[in-house]
Amino acid sequence: MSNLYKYIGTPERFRALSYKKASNVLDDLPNDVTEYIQNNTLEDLPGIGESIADKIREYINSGTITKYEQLKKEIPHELLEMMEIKGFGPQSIKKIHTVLNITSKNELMKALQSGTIATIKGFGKKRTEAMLENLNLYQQTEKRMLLRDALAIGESILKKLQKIPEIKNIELAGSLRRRKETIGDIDILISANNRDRKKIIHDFTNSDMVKKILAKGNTKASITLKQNDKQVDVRIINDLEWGSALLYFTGSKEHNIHLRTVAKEKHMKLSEYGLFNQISYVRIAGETEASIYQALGLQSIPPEMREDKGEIKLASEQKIPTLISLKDIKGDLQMHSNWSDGTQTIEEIARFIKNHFNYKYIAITDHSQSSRIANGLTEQQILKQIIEIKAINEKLDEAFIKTGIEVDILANGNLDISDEIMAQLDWVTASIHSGFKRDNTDRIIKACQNPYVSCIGHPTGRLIGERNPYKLDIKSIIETAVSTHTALEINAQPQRMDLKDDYVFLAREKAVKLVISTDSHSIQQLDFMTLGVDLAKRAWCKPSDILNTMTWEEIEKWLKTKKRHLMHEMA
DNA sequence: GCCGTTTTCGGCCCGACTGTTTTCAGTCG
Repeated sequence: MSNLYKYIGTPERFRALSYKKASNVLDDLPNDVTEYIQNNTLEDLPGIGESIADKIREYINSGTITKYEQLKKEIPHELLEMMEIKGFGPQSIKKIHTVLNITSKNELMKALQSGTIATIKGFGKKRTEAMLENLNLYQQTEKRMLLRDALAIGESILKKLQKIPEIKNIELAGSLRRRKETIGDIDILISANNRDRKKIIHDFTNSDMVKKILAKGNTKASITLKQNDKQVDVRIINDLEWGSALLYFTGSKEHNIHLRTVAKEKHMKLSEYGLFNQISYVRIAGETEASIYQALGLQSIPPEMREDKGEIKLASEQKIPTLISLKDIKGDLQMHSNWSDGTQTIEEIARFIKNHFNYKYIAITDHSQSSRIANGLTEQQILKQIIEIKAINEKLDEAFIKTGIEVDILANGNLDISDEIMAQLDWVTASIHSGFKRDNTDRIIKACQNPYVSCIGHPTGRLIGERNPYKLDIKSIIETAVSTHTALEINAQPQRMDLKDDYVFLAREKAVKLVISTDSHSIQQLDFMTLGVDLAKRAWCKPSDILNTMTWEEIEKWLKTKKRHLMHEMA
């Protein structure tokens, strides 16, 4: 409906804005919208007032919205889907529709190619050529990069550009700096003297990584990369603007808009060039991000939190938490050895970690028997592995390695390993590796109720860009995790990132204990921990929200509470 | 259509670029 109103244009542009905002809020809703209807709390949601609430209720009850159906009749809604494409704005589409009476995508494409559209007043040759190019680009570059890949690419580009001597300051910005789970394009901010800008742009656009130069001016340039066709945008500014520019180019868009509203209320004006007095235009702040937040009466907000999900209010109350960081992590509680589908021996893994990480403990969690492809362990093998780990620990002269398993949750919710065996292990992660097509809420709840299950592994089972999460009532899972003292995993494998940030956010609010683990299958993957920590930051997690920031003694205590609690209940 | 530690009416982020204008609308980030 927002798009339909955008099409109508000026008289309805604020209505369009309202619908867009409400749509964003609905998109991020933790619970099913019907719950808010039942509790009569729909109108309490930000951006949803009486009118939109009525329409939501109408849609839930009848499956349609009268107003929407009415609008659709007057407006070529098939064309409005093209508004996602660069150069296809609502007013352009409107003009094409009213002048040429075009109503479908196919007609529009034909008219573009034949040059008919270039005959409309306001549409020259250059513009229609750009539209065609953007259309092709849109069709081939829909896929986004995984955070891990984008970070690697971004950092290698930084390394290259840092060799340009005229660059004073350089940093990755955009969604990459906010550590979103997937990244569309890579934004880089540079500060330099005005006279050096041209040379920097020249060096950047002529470097060997460039496949195509999309735009090239005095302060900005865009290219596509040889290695994956992805876009890289570079902006150059001066030192005085560094903070305001970094703030602006880091986003999110919603966070920026909200900040600018705050500035306006305080009779200031915020742009990428700085924070100014609205009347005198005197510069108030801009050199650092912190100076701007401070001048707005706000606490500094970490990039990972900048999604306009309430962080600005929190900052105004000076309640931004100290987020978890990599150095808080005391151990990694899911990894695989060559006993199942991992690459290295247990001893190799343990020695590598002791040399390269500051961990106090690790858990070896090979697969259980029903994971045949992953060479899962039988109960006999698990007992043998316990003996081997004991021996290695003696060699290392400390109880560094904890015994564990990633036990399969079977189709009926039972576990693949008997309670007697699990009782002998230090740490049990239970995961689903089959039956992805059905609702798996019941299986996970049943697993949580087992006193020996410490944690649910990759709870939603998704593989980003490859496999959707299975159906799950996340709210029930979170409730069960709380009531049964079961931890939920933040699996830091780049294509998993499971639980995702929104769900971690919900779990944290309900005080679920979370475990960040790498699920490493080789020692090279142990570094994924940083991705998991970044995800936890996006969910506003403090160290105390994360179980593996605790000492092993504290974790043991926590595990015992669960056993005592559930045994008592069963008795 | 939504919202309110200046407001229940009158606002709704800010600036750059592009293509096409002859002073600006539309689009983008």
